[in-house]
Amino acid sequence: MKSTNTALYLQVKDHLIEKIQQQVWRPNHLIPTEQELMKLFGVSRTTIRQAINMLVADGLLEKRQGKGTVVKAQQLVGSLRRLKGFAEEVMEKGQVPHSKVLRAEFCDSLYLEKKKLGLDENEKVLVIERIRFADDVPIAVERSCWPESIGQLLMKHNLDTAKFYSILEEDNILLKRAEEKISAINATMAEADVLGIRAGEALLEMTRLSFGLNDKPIEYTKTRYRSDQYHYDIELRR
Amino acid sequence: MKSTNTALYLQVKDHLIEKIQQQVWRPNHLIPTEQELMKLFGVSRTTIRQAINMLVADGLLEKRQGKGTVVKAQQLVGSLRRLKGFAEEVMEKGQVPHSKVLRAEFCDSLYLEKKKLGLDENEKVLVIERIRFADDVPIAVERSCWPESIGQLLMKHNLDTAKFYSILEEDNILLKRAEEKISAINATMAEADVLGIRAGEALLEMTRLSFGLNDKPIEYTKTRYRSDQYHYDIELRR
DNA sequence: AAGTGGTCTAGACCACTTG
DNA sequence: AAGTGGTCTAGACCACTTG
Repeated sequence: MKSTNTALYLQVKDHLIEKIQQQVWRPNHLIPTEQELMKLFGVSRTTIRQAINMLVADGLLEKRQGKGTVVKAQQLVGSLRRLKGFAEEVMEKGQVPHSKVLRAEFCDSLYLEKKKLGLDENEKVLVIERIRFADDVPIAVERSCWPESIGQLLMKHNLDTAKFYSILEEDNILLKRAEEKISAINATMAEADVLGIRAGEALLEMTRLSFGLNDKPIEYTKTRYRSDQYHYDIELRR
Repeated sequence: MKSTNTALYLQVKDHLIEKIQQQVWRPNHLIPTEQELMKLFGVSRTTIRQAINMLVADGLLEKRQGKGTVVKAQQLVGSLRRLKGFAEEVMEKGQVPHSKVLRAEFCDSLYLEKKKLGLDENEKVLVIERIRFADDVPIAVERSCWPESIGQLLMKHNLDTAKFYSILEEDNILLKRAEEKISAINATMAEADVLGIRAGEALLEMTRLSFGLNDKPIEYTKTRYRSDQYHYDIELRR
């Protein structure tokens, strides 16, 4: 082991992180056993376990008694529900997302939406209305509003397949947080029509206002989900 | 130490929790040293430390090198939605909560609920059905299920005015976390009746499974809220 | 039966806070 | 100098998974 004044288990931990991040040890695969790691690093089992346990707590590794320790596929943000888009959510479940655009235009009106986005009355917003599918099943209708500058970026892409948050990230517009309001509402005739349900069915309505790293609003989106196809999971702490 | 098949460090952990909850060891004060705890429980230092480290992770204790280990004062959960009951929520808005009990009995059936609570088939659950009011406006119908032991505690109180979580806290049963599922559903005729709305109106349905400090289930509750009177706010991070 | 991680012990030395 | 928690070792046996 290195001869520094850093604790051994921290050095081991850093080595393990490196292997995981460089995918030398692949997701869902076993990492070397504790015995092997002891020899590899020349430290005691306690030290190896201390390092591994920290990575388990961080969600990078998962231990399975009798089998071994595996690299965890995706690391979620602790107890918090992660801020992600519809397409990401669908793909994580192993389904294929796509969209059908009903409307996409820059708009002068929509005063409430402009106010939420912190825009002046004379500025424009991009409004995009889409039906969202998972494996060709209609799940939700969504109306998202964006400041004009961001809207220009989005309109360069195919809105049927675009993952908006990924596009923004590529342009270094990073989401920091979002405020959500969740409610329930009866489906209108039009909504029932596109979602393939009966008018009046209860929909789960999610209204999201997202903020960038500079704390400026980025997106104001209202999504209405079929309650037979979608629910919202969350973990609360004392 | 007890001669059970439970791991020693878990037994120690439960003992420590008890001392903290009963305030034998007071907030911001030192608990006994590792040496003293070793003698007290008759176990090795490793075992003591394992128990303490879990409580540090849970935020109950805080270690200070060279000084000792102190009981942490209760901390608030900043941006996170706090785990709280209906009555607490209503009072925070400056309104007066009360309830009307529709049903309260120990029950042999309810197999799904027993399973969620980690109970055997031959055990009983307390099921409580209530209409929940804020300033005399009916807001929600709620059905909560509790293990029999906890149920005995609750039944000593007036269920129309009781704040369940406060009762549990007084008896040193502290909530650690909860899993919630949020969905939407159409009101049945019976629900519409007691809530003063029309049948078929969209309700917000919240299903909560709460866990105590020992990670054992405490409560399985399904609540259906009027969507014109209640919504759910949450903050997400990327 | 062999191998994995889970639990537990006894002992050592170190880094930090306090009298 | 004495006491605290922090790090680390070597060794043992157990519970679980797999051939």
